Amino acid sequence: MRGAGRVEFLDPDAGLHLECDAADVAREVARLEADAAPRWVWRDTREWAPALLDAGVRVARCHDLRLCGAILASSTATAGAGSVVRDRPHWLPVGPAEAVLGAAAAPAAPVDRGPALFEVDPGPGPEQTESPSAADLVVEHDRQVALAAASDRPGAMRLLLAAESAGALIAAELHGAGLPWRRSVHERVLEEALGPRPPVGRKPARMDELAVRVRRELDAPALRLDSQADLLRALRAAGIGVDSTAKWELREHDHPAVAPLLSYKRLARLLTANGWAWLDEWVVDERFRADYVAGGTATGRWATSGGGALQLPKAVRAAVVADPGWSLVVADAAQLEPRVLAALARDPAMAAAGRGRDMYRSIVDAGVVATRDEAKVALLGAMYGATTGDSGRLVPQLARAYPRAMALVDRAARDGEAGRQVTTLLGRSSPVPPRSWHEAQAAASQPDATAVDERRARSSARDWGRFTRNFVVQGTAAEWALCWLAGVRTRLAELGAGRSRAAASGPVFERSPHLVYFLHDELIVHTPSETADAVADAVLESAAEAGRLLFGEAPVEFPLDLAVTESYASADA
DNA sequence: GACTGTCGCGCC
DNA sequence: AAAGGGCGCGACAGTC
Repeated sequence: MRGAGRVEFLDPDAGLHLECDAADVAREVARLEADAAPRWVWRDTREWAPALLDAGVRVARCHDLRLCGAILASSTATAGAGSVVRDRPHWLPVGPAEAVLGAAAAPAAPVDRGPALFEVDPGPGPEQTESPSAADLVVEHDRQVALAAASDRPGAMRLLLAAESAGALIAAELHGAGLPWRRSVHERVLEEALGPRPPVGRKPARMDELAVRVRRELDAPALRLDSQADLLRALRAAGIGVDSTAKWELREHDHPAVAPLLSYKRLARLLTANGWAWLDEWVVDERFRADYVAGGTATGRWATSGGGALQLPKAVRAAVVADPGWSLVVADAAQLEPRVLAALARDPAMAAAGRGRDMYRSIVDAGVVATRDEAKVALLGAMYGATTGDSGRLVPQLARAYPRAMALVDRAARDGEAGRQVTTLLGRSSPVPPRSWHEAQAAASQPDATAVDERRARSSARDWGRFTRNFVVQGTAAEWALCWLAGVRTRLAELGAGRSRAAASGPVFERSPHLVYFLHDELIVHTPSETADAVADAVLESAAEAGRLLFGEAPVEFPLDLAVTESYASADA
């Protein structure tokens, strides 16, 4: 697995210590999984899970020291943990979210790079530091367990660490399984929108036709539509008073060039983001294998690197089709974040609205706002910190009806504006603002501060406040989703147990239902069709369980939109 | 030629 | 319709 030599696996709780030759790891892990159901403790799931999966071995449980160490290190919930050592060992790399935000937290941050919200300092990759010994792993695991136990809410923190670790396993498994992707369907979508695949260096026919029309309407025969700067100049020369080439601005103008230009931009986006080149690069053997990055963002949402799995446009989802004899179970949590807010704030009026299937409709029925659209915009505005436009105008109405919910997000915003951390339900904390942020605040409080200094400081304080306002809701929603996902994984393993024993020597994902996609509040299971109903039940049960794990019997429901289908495209509500 | 910053836009 | 949170990515433009 990792070259030659001895490797070590641990389950300190079970007193289990596996030491064997590298070549035997997969077999030994498989044996112990069957016999002892261990919780493996390792530095980084990314070091082990891919090769184990390649060898046909799935691990039921693990503790990922890297991800859990990152949560514990920055959590306000462990701030009062007394004598427990808070320093992580040098062999434990920072998590991906910290790699982005780490420079902000590090006292020795490099020079100020300007007013960016985040500063970048890529941490070491999984293989760049020396491997820890078994004794190192035991010491670090003990430290993390002690820190969790000494935290403000030990049960919540233990749940978060377990969910985060399960997420790391699932991320590896999603990559291993791949999303079923029908190349022929994708190609048909592209040809219908763009025309036949053009030779290298040529634009698709539909884009050429639209470009001709735009140039004619703008009276700019040599215009390159792909250059924002040239395009903006040409638009203004034609009397279209836009400040950018963004489509929401263009839509406001009633000029014959606008319609073909918007069409051109839509096609250009499809071509560059998910065109033939994407298909060639990312779809192999009818599978799209994204690189998921568990714990990849500050709020605990995942990130992906490569392939753009977080932004698969609706137009190409038709290519996600189950294998013959198999089905997709597609599920997403409806209106997850507003429901999380209601439960988190224990706001009785908002929780009442969160009891029905359509929370926005319930808000209208309660007489808070006039239309469902207004309810949606107002609620999103409350969570994101909108101050202007329709959204900003509607927020005060919401605040009168749901004072406790509003107080929760307002408090989070004030904390952020003051430079304080905020923390999710289970204990994940926001990063501290970057050094440049603190410097901007300090500059504004100097006696010789200029109006520009003060404006800049106020603006960056509010920016950070919007981030922390959203953090508690988005981060807690991510915790719900992780618990949901982990529950689904466990239940699928039970469903597939009989099948996979029958196929013990075959590929891991060949015969039993398995997760193939996850996106914030949405998941897809690929399953033999005869098991689809049982999978659907498992997905629903897991959602109910996630609600109970986070909020006990709080009176908020987390309904799913769920479909058993052959194609992702037909699952859209 | 390699790198970085910005824009624009897709997703939640 | 508007432009408030979180992302990734490709294209362009400017810089070295």
